[in-house]
Amino acid sequence: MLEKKYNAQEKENKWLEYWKKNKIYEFKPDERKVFSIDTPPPTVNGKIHIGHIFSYSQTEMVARYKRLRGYNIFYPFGFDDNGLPSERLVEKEQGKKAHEIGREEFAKLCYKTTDKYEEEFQTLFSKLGVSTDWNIHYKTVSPATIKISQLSFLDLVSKGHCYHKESPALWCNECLTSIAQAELETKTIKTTFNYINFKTVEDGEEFTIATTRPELLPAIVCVFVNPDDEVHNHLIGKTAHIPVINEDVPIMADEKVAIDKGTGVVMCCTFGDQTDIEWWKKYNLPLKYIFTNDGRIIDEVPTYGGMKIKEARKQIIADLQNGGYVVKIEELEHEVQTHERCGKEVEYAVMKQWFIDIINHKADFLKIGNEIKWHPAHMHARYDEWVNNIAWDWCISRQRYFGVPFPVWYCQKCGEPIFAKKEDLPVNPLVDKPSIQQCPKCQGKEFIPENDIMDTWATSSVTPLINMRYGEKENYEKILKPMSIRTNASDIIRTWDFYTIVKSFYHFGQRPWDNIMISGFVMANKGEKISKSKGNSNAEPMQLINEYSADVIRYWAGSGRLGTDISFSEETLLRGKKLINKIWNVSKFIEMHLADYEDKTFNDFEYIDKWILGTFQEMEKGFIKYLDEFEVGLALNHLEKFFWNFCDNYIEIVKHRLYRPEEFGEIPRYSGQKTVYTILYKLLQDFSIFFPFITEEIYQELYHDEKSIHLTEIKPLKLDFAKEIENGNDIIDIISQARGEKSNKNVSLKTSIKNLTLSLNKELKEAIELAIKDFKATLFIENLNINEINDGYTIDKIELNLDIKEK
RNA sequence: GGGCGUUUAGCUCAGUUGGUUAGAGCAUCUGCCUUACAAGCAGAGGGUCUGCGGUUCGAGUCCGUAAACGCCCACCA
Repeated sequence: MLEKKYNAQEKENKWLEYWKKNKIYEFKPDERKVFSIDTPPPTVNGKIHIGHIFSYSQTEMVARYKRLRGYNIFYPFGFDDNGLPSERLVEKEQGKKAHEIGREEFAKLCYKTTDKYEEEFQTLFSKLGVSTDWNIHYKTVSPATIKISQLSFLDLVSKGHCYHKESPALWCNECLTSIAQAELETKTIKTTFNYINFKTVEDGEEFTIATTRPELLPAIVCVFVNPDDEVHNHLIGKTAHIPVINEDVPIMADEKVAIDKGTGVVMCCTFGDQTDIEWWKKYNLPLKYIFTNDGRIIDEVPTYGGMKIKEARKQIIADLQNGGYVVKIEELEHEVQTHERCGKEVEYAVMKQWFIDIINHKADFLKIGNEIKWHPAHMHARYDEWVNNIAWDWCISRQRYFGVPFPVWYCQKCGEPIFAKKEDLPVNPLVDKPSIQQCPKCQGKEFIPENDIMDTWATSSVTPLINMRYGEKENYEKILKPMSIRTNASDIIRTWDFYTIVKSFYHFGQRPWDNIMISGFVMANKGEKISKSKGNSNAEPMQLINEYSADVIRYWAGSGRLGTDISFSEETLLRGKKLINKIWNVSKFIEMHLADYEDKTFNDFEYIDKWILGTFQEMEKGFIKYLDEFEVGLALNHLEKFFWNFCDNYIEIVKHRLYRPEEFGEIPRYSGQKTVYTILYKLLQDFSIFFPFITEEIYQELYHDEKSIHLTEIKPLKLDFAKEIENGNDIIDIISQARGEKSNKNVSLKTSIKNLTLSLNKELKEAIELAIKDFKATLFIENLNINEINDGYTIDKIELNLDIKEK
């Protein structure tokens, strides 16, 4: 028997245990088709916020839907614990920088810290009812993952897509590492635009250059003006004298200079920004790099050597002012590129880095993008836009400690890279030795290990390979190439999605997944993204689960359309709470009337029963259509609408028949029983996608034909009740109007109707006559008169029996 | 500056391929303790579907255009 009140906290824990014990979500290859999900391994860097709950729940619902459609679900869970995010977390918790702690000790702390958070993550996601198979979970720093990541690297090297080169790379002098274009975040900052007077060496003519970065004056290698700039083009070919620094550089022409920006005269440094780098390459300019890796001016620069970048900026401005070279200083707000992990402005550094060639294969990546079905479709445009605008090859080396090491040593004598053998992986070049004794190029016998580690994304981008156990004898390559679906939020299309496509293309020449499902964001306030750094979310997932139950949280998470931002709403939670309560109550009611029920073949359904069965069938069609597009929110909305109709209209009609067989007959009662039995079963299945706990509780109590409702299969009805649906809806409308009359008279719905006169078209008249007992009982009708008309229907007369009102 | 999205009731959102009087929840108001449910039930009020123009017998829905808001990118000399 279902209890009077549903105790969510108690039941949810009970079913969690049960699912775990009975391995309900275990993945085992069998004859069924596999539906595989490439879920984002969350970055283990602190707390899970409501945004995680939102997007992971949506993926989870897709898994449950496909399971109910008979697929064998491959649904692993990963933790992204390697790389910079983990390092920063540890640095924050320890209050010390990595280099102060020491490489080995620091790595230990990273493992310890990420383990701790992973446990918390796992507990929370479990409590939420995530139907993942925890046996196939992975971590991005485990030996198995490191091996695959290194294997991927070696494969790309052997195919010529990965190269080691001294080249300018984006550099973060807070994190002391190079970074990739995708890790940039634009930020608006306040700075000054400084107008500085220069002179030509030849004739002492003054001209002005406006710059936001006067500290780069010692790095100037030349000055550019646009050849079409009538005011300045006579300067071309002359020599500019740099004030304060006292050096001379050539004045050159380039069309890229914007005549109307600043003064129209530009100083070119190596490296101030991307244009500088372009010019450096185009005109083969000398290299004059003046920053140290930790953000100071190099000692070789007179006066300013050793100063921090910002200090030097101040000092140079002061010196320029003293010399009378400053024309004016404007306050300026502009956008700068910052490192998304720390928020500090990025610089450029020149050193040997490992790059993956992406510039030369844009067309291939676009082609793969076209082969994948995007949900919602418009997210595809974001991907294409990103690919089209890529300006740099993907720099995958990071000058950090905690991550996947490169399986590489260098010959001390000639610098030739020596790669590890595939069968020796995973290797740590700092500890392990290369398998060869001497350099194949110069016969040198001493080797230097690669100190750098790989970018986090270099590993995250191989999650499909991790899932398929790439390189292992026993693997899932056959069933996971490609995987069925990738799911993530829109912010990492340019990183995770793109890089995964890059890797998949280079390794296998094919798409990594058939589908990609992009979720939106949870907004804290209107137009404000929830983020850990802002701390603007007061919705604590664990607290919410305890207060409302996982099913209710899932109701909120499952609302809304794919790719659309939603805001956290207490109101939606309340609505979910009411819905779940209703499911419980109607199940109790149905259980009550099924005490003597035996399921057997039966075709003699009452008219109203045909109506609701047909209506359900139609609803489920739409429900399935939405879910096949992965629109879980719209599917739920659709289902919910039917469910309230079922409760408020159908149950109100059928209850009389169920309660009083002596009045209605045993067969009509059985018809009602069979109908509620059938529909509740199907409703529970459909709802189980969203509410795995309460549906399991009711299913186990009432049906129990499988070990779990989550192992049942949705089998759509195949009835032909189109007429009954149409006329049934009209009957409901008439009932509703009659109830309205009672409401308007401020009387109870139990008030009987002394006389009701209806005018109905022929078809509807016949329908009501077939459902006459139900119809009369529902409205408490004493006398009913029906006239036949050609079209439509009207209530001609309704006379309430008000005598029994008082009591 | 480029790409994409959003704009529907006081609030939060649905509205399949263009087709009767545009829907739901919350809020407001009026009633009803009806043998599952008062965490409920039955009703009522509330909308020039962001503006303008077009296609069509017919537009919330299609096309063009403008605005506001949001996301991503670029510019950053």
